[in-house]
Amino acid sequence: MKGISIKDIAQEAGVSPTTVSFVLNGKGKEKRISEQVSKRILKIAGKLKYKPNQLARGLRTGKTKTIGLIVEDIANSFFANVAKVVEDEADKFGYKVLFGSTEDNEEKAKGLLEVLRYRQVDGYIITPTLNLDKEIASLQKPVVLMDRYFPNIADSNYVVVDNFQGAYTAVTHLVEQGYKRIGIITTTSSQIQMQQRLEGFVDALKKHGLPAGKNVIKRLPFDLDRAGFIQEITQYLQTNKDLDALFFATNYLGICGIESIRAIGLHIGTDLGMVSFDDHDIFRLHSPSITCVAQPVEEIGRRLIHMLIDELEQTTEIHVAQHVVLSLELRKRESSVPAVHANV
Amino acid sequence: MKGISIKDIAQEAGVSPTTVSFVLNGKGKEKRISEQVSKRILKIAGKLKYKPNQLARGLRTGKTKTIGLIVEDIANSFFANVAKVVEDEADKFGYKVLFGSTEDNEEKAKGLLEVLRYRQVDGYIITPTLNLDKEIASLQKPVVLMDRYFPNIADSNYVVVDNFQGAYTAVTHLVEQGYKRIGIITTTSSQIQMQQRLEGFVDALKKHGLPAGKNVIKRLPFDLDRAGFIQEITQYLQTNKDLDALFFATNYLGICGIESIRAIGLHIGTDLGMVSFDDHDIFRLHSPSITCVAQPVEEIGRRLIHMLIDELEQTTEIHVAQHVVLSLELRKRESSVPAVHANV
DNA sequence: GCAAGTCTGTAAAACGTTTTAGTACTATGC
DNA sequence: GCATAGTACTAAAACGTTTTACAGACTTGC
Repeated sequence: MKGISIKDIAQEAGVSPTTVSFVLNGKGKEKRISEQVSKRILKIAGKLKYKPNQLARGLRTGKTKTIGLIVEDIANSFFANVAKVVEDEADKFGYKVLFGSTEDNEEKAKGLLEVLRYRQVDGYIITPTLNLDKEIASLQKPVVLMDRYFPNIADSNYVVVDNFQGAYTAVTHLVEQGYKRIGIITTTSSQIQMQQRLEGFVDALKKHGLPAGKNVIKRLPFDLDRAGFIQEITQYLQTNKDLDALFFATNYLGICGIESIRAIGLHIGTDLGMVSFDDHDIFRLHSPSITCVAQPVEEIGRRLIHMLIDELEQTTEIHVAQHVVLSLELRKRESSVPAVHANV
Repeated sequence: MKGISIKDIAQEAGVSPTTVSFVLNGKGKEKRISEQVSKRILKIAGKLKYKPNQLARGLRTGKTKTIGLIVEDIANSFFANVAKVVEDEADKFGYKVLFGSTEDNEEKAKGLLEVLRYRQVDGYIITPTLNLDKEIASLQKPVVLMDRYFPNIADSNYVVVDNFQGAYTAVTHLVEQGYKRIGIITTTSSQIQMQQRLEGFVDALKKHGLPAGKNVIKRLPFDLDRAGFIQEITQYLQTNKDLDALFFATNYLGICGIESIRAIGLHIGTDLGMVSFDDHDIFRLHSPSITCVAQPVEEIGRRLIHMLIDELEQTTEIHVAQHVVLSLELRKRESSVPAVHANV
């Protein structure tokens, strides 16, 4: 019932546990254990299918080979996809992943952080909520932020996308397609990534000499539920009938947008152009399909892990915060094709 | 830098570590530690923000308060949703979740199992791949299977859905809507859940006196990629033009089905009825929306955890395997509404 | 023949808990 | 005044590793 321990191997090989430990950790040469003994130990370990007890090892070394992944919502396709890549890559380095969803709720996030800390994870990948900066700063272990960061904290590592460029590209695309009165649906969240998307939207409009006043910007409380979003968007569309295209600042809003537009009876693309931030299976499959600026999910996941592992395994004391800002890719689809192409 | 340990508290309180441990574990009364000392210890622990080191505790007690969750693909919405519920519920009992995706690959699954085992997880929730029965049986810790099980192993716990009933309901619905020539798109997988769905399909057809021969059954190799599925389905449709409705055995196949049907230029519902096993955001949002038999994701997650915790915390030696088979819910949508309602 | 150096290995402490088996002291009964 | 019982606490072992400091046996050089 009990597992095989180093002692069992030591006994069978007729040596001390110390020797076994040295050999099994590849320090046989360094510690000058004879070739003969090393081979014997290795053979026995294999025969008994010895697996080191990670708890004991962790207790002694202070390393658990575990990382904590805190996302906003593991059931959301963006985060689920990132999580998958993260788990996969972490595995290659011998790390396992403990995860949790914050629902963008401060208290829940703090709770997760606390649990992960006293489980002694070696490092964290965090999608922060608002006001989480203090807690994160007090963590004492390497942290990499994702999706958003704290602009007032200089020395944090993060992997994010260029939200400004993404929004700018999306809106510019709408303009080039011939749309003239473009609105944005975003949230009231003050988080940096939402701010930047709004700035990109406004800048693109100004650049092209299009109206960018208050009434093309619709901010929705971010804690609404699905039905709430749909109702708000529907109402906004009905009171702003001059709009000929919309930019949605998240895929969640975009999905609600599809339903809202449908509810009103407009046809996406011809009646009302549409581009969403972030891709989703639905956008590809919807008819008409939905144009979007897509995040490089795979690369985000890979960069996150590599950055974290870098921090974890680095030996030097000097430390420079790493920032990675990835570009988004415009995926042109049918929702941004107006009825009459040449209505310049 | 180092964390606060029980010793620090002991020292500050002027008592032994043993006493501190007793009090902190709520055994103060039982071990007859005076009210006075107990309070002092609790106060100091609070002041120092003491958090027990889970590694040390786990090493001593053999319990890590961690469960291993092995799914087919965490990026798939069904599994992602279950994972979310599982994490949430586990948290309520003080457990954390380590996860991994098998991609339905035997070797990957075995690797995951091995890693989780030597990380000493207390129990497992597993979506098994083929031929994983031996490994699972040798686990020595409580296991609950999900989504599928091994019919030849009697004493395993599982939470699954009634695949037969789901398929039967779906097909019966199509029949009642007036469709006469109904086909199934499924995979060649010999896994139990796929078998049962096929049986439900065939039984429903026979019950209603409809043809259930070889040519209404299309089995696709389950290791095809997306494009492969679409090509196969398209081809099948083109060589079987007499079909007036299709039942898709998984949501993944259903999604590929939508694309295939669209590629051929048929209109879903009126030209070709459609019902899929398992819901998906896409089905709700697609136009026309897609009828499905939906799995009770929330309940699956909750049952899984509760069943596992039951096993973990039970004290008695007698053991009875628990089986839960949940029903699916038919969600009627537009894809199962034929052109002419009264063509009986 | 013996100090100094190499080889090959080991004893024991440490990581932070939990838990068993006590100890020392006081109160009680008779 | 002495056994018995209760009260309030503690010493030490144990979990399975890693790691530091050292030990014993040979070899070498002179």
